Amino acid sequence: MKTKKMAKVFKALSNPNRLELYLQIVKKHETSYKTNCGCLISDITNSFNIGAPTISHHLKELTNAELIYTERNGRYLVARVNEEIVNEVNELLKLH
Amino acid sequence: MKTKKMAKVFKALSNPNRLELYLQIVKKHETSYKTNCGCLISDITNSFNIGAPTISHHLKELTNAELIYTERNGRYLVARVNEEIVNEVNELLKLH
DNA sequence: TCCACAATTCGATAAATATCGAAGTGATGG
DNA sequence: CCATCACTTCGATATTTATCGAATTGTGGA
Repeated sequence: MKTKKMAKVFKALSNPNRLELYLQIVKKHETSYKTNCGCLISDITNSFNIGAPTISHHLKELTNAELIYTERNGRYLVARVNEEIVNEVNELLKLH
Repeated sequence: MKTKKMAKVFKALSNPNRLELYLQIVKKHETSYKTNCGCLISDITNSFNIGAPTISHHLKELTNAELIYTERNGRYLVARVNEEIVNEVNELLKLH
């Protein structure tokens, strides 16, 4: 069911810290568009006042909702936005 | 803070039943556009398999997130979409 | 090889949430 | 004015969730 999947996406964005995290990823995603280098999580982690385990948990939620996907790059983790699902959400919320 | 307000909106949409409820309201909102008669909650209540108290609770959440506003019309409750905030959400999620 | 660092997993806890049934409120039609 | 209908409030409960600190894993540099 589509509604359930979408509800999951919204749940992923429903925590202020997690939303902020997502927005940071989007921002990096956009500025690094040319270089295609994605978003280093360690950079973000330091700018949040929540612990690494919590960040890790939030990333898993975002990934689980398919809003982002992550990729290991050596020691580091890189996050990218799943544009497709974001467009689906926009479609769902669009008013006619 | 804007992020907090937006997170609240997403939380309001994060429960499958509540999201469905919201979508129904939007749908009725759109089809009754000409007549401007809004959405009768009692119509919706009957098409859901959750109890009236729960519907009431969900409506309060949606209202609290400012996604909708409600208005009493005699015995009945009418719900309308707050287009302004929905547009704000769309703006936030838009990818550039 | 070992250390330091990035991230994850684990276990715990306090807080929030979805849902229910029962009782309450307030308007309407008979 | 009373019964009914639409909705709300209350109190309870089971589940989910955000967050933490401690311990663990895995990678790369010295």
